[in-house]
Amino acid sequence: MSNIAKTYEPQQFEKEIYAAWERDKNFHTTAEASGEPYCIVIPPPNVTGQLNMGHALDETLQDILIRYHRMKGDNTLWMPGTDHAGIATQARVEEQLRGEGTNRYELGREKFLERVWQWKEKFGNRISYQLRTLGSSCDWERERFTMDKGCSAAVRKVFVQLYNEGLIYRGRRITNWCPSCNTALSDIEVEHETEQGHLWHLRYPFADGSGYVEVATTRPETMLGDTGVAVHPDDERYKNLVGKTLILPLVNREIPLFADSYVDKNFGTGAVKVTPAHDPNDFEMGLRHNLEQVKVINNDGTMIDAGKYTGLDRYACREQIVKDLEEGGFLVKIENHEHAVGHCHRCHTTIEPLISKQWFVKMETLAEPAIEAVKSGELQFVPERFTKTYINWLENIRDWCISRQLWWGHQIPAWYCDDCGEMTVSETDIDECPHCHGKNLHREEDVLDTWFSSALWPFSTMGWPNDTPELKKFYPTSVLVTGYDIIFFWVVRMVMMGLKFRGEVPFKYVFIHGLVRDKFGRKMSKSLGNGVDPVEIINKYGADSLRFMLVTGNTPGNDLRFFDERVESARNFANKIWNASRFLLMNLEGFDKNFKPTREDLEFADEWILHELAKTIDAVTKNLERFELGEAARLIYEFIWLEFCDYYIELTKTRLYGSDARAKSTALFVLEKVLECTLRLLHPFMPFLTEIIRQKLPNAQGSIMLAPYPTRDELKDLLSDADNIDEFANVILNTVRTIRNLKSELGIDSRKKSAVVLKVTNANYKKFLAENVSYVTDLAFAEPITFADEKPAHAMSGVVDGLEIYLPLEGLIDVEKEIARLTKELEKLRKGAASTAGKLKNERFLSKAPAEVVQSERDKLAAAEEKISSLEQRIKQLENL
RNA sequence: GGGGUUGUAGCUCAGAUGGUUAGAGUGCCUCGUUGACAUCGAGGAGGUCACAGAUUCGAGUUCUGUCAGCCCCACCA
Repeated sequence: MSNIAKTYEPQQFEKEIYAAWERDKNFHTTAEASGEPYCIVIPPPNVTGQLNMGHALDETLQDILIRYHRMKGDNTLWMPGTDHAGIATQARVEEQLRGEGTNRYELGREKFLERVWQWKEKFGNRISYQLRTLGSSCDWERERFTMDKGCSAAVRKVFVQLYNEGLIYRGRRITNWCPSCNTALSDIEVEHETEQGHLWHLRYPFADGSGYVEVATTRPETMLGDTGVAVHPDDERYKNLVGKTLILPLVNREIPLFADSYVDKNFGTGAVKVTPAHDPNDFEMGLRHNLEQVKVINNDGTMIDAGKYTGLDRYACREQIVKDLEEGGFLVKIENHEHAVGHCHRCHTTIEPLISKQWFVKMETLAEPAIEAVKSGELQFVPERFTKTYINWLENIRDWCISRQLWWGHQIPAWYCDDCGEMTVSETDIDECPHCHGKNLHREEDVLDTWFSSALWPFSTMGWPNDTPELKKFYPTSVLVTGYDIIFFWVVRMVMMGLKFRGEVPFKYVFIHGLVRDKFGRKMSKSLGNGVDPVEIINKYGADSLRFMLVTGNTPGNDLRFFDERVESARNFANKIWNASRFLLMNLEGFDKNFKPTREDLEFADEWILHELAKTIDAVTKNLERFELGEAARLIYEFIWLEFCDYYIELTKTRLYGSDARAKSTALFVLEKVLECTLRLLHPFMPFLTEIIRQKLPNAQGSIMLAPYPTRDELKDLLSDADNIDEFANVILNTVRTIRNLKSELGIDSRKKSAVVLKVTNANYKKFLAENVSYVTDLAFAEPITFADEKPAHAMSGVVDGLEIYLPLEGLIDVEKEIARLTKELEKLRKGAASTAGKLKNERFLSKAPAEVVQSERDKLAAAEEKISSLEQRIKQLENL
C-alpha cells in the first residue's frame, strides 16, 4: 500500500480512471432514477476544430456543478453534444478544398456535404476525446449533434409552425452581406469597429443649371447607385430647393432632391445622397419616397452595372471614382472622419448591405415572454447584472435573418413550384405541388442560421417533438453555464424558443463566466497565436491542476488570465495532497482498520481539526449553492494546506511515532476520517486525484463520484460541543508563531530545540496550556517549556493574548536590537489600541452600535492594554540592564 | 449617443448582508538536506484599497461625481 509514488504524476492514472468511470456507467442516468432532477445541457462546442481554453473553463464549471449534485444524491444528467456551426465549419472545409486546388462548386452540393460530414466525424470525435481528458462526466450514451436526426426533426417542426403562425416570413430586404463568406448575416453577426475614414464632400448640380447641392459621404463609390438626395424638411437652406432635379455626376442620371425627417440638419452639409440598394437607411427612405433601387455592388464586392467601373473591386472603384469626380470638378473637399464599420464576425471582411430575398423570424411577440420570464424571476442570471444586458437587448430587438446562402446546415423546408409559382413550406419532403399538383418543384437552397438549431437544444436533445420521459423529468433544466459573449446569440433565443414550444423557460439559472485571456489580458486567438491548448496543459500538469487553476482566482462573469505559473501552483497543491495521503498510507500499514475511538480518546488537536472540517464543509457547500465555485475551491485549499497539513499532521506525529497503540490508532482514525471527507469535498474540483487516493484508503468503497457529498451531520458523533475551540486553538497557534518568530530573529534554525518560558496571565488558559503544551513543543521545536510567574532576566520576549513568552538566552541577546524590536511591536499595538479606545469614547458609537459589537471592542481593548503594559515593562527591564 | 464593467501588495486576483491592526497565489529577501512533501518547511519586507465628496457611531464594502482602462449595444450620411 505504501508503494505509492513520491510525487504526484497525473499522467499515470487519469486516463485509466476515466475509462473505469465510463465503463461502470457512472455518468449515465435515466428519467426513472431516484432523486431530484438536476440537469445541464452542454453548450455544444463547434465541430470546427478543437477545444480551446474557453471550453475548458466552461466544461470545468459544469462538471463541478454536475459532480456536486450527483454526490448530493440528485438525479443528475449532463447532456453532451456538438454544434454543426454552419458558416464556420463550411469555411474550414472550403479552405481545405482550396488547398487541393478545387472548390465547393466544382464538387457540387452533395459531394461537398460528404466532405463536411467527414470533417464533422473527425473533429466531433476529437472534441469528445478532449472533453473526456478534462474529466467531464457527461452522459455519453446521450451524445447529440445539432444536425442529427432528432435535432433536425425538431428544427423542421419549429420552422413550419412558426411559418404557419406568420412568425417566419420571406422578404426582399436589405441585409448584411459578407462578400467573402458569400452569405447574408444576422445583425449580431456583424461586429462594428471604429475606423479612421474620410468624408468626401461632393457637388451635385441642378438639372436647370442653377447651381448645385453639396452632399457628404463616407462611401463615394455608392454614388453610382444614388437615386436621390435628401434634406430635412425644416432646413431653411434647402426649403425652396426641394422638388428640384439634380444631375448625378459621372452617371448623368436625373435624381430628385426631396425632404425626409430622417436627415440630420447638423451633420455635414445637411444634404444626404441616397443609395437605396446599398444602405439600410437609404433603403427605408427609398421605400418612403418611391425611389428606384439601383444595385451597383455585386455579392462578391465588385461593381456591377456600373459602366466603366463594372468589375472593379469596391475599394478600387472608390479610388477611381474620387479621381474622376475631382477631375470633373465635383469634389469639394475631403475631411478625416471616424466612423463605425461593420465586419463579418467570422472572417472580418467589411460587410456590404445588399438587397436580397431572405427569411426572417418576427421577434417581437417571441421576445415579450422572454423579458417577462426574467422580470418574474423564473429565469435568473448569475451574476445578476447580465439581466440588464439581456432585457435591454430584447426590448430593442429586430427581426432575425435566419437564411444563409450556405450548404452546410439545415436546408429550409420550402419548395417552389415552377408551374404555378406557389411556395410550400412542409415538415416532410414533398414532390408534388399542393396547389397545382405540378411535379416541377425545386427546393429552397438556403440553409438556416446555425443558431436556429442551437436555440432548440435544451429540448431537442431530450427527444422533442416526442413527449419523452426525459423531457418530463429534466425540462426545464437546472442551469445553463456559458460565457457572456453568447448571451444574444444563444441564451435569449433558447429562452424564446423554450417558452414558445414548451411553455417554460429552458433553464432556471444562467451561470455566466468570462473569457480566458492570455497572461497579458489579450483575447486568445488564432491570429495572435497566443492560444493555449488545454490538452497540452493536461499532458504536462494533469487535468485536475488545469481545472483547479481555471476555477480559482476568478469570480462569476469576470474574465481570467491564463498563466503557466498558476497551473503550476495548482499542481503543487495536488502534490501536497498526494504527499499528505502518502504519509497517512505509510503509517496506516499494519494497523487495525476497524478501530473506532471513543470521544474520550480524542485530544484537543483532533477536536480542533474536526471542528475546522465541519466549518469548511458548511462554507464550501454554501458557496457551491451560490455558484461561488472559486471561493469554495479556495476554502478547501486553505483547509487542506494550512490547517490539515501544516498543523494537524504535524500534531499527530508524536502519537504516530510513540508507543501508545491506542493513541496512535486514534490519530490514524482521525487522519483518515478527515482526509477521506476532504477528498469527497474536493472531488468535484479535482476528480481524478481524489478518486485514486480514496481508492487506496482502507474504509472507502466504490467510486468517489458516487459517494455522498460530505455534510456536517456525518461528523456529529465526533464533533465536540465546546464553544471555545477556536479560541484555544488560537492560543496554541499564536504562541507557536511567536516562538518561531523569536527564533528566526535570533537566526536560530527553526527546527532546533530551544528552551521556552511561559508566563500565563489568563486564568482560563492555564489548565489548557498545561495539558496541551506538547503541541507548542511539537510545532515550534520548543523544549523544555517551563511555566513561571517570573520573567527571566536575559530573554527574548513576545506577548500574545493571555500569556507572555520568553526565550531565555543568557548573554546571547543584543539588548539594543531587542529593545528596537519590541518598541516597533509596541507602536503597532498602541496604534490599534488607540483606534479602539477612540471608538469606545465615542458616545454615539456606544449608543448606536449593537451591544455585541461594543462588547467585542471592549474585549479587544482590554487584551491590547494587557499586552501593551507587559511590553512596556519588558522594555523598561531591558533598558535597566 | 446609451449601457455595463474594472481600478486593493511588483504581478494575477479574493474580499455576500458596512464592524479587529485589509488577505491569498506568485515574485522578492533571510534561514533550513536525515523520517509525507525542495512540486517543500520557517520567518520577513511590501498596500494612505484610483481620486473627491456624501450617508453612517463606523466605508475597501453603500450613494454621487471625477479620472483612467476594458467591453457591449446603437441606422447619423
